[in-house]
Amino acid sequence: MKTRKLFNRISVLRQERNISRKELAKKIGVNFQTVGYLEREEYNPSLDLAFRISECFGLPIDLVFSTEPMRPLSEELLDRKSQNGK
Amino acid sequence: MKTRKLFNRISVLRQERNISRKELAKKIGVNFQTVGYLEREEYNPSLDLAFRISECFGLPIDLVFSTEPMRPLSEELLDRKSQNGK
DNA sequence: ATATATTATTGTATATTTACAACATATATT
DNA sequence: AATATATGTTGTAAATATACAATAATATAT
Repeated sequence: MKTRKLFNRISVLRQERNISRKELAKKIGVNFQTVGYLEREEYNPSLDLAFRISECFGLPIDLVFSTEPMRPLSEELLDRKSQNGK
Repeated sequence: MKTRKLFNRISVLRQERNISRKELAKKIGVNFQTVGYLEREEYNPSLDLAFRISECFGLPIDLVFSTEPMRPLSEELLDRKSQNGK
C-alpha cells in the first residue's frame, strides 16, 4: 500500500496546552524525538499512537489528524459556530 | 511503545454492505489477506489505512475503531437515540 | 457431487513506525 | 557569558504492518 502523507495539529495543540515535547512524549509513552517526527509530519503514527495522542488532548481523532491539510483551528471554530446557528 | 490491541467493526460493516473481503480490499488498496488480519484483529492498521477504511464506509474513525471492545451497533443506536431524546 | 467463491492460516519478504544516541541550533534565564 | 531547556536533524536498530504465495477449510450454487 502506498501510504498517503497525513496531516496533524499536534504542535498547535501541544503549544495551546503549554507542554514540551518531552512532557507530551512521556504522557503518550513514546520517545520525545518521535513527537518531533510526527509534528514535522515526517511519518504517520500507528492507529494506536493516534488514539493515545487524541485521548491525551481529549479530542476525537478527526480533529487531530486528517488526510487534508489542516486549517487553522480558529477558522474551523467560526464554521462550526455558524453551522450551529450560535 | 508497547502497542495496545485495538478493536474494530470491519467485518460487521462489510457484511452490512454485502461486500467480500476482496472487494473491500480493492477499494482501500490493500491485499485481501490484510483485510482478514484486520478483521481477526491480529494486528492494528496504520492511521492511513484506518482513514481509508472509515472513508470507505462513510463513517468517522471512532465508529469503526476503538481502544475498547466494540458493542453491537444495535445497542449503540439505542443509546444515541435516547441521548437525543428522539 | 463438483465447481466456485469466500475465508482462514502460515510463512517469508519488504516497508514503515518507533526507539535511541549523538550532535546542532535556538531561545530564555540567571 | 554561561547554563539550561526546547527543538531539529541524521543514522542505525528493533518492532510492527503490509504484500504476496500457497494451501486448507467452508460455504454456496449449479
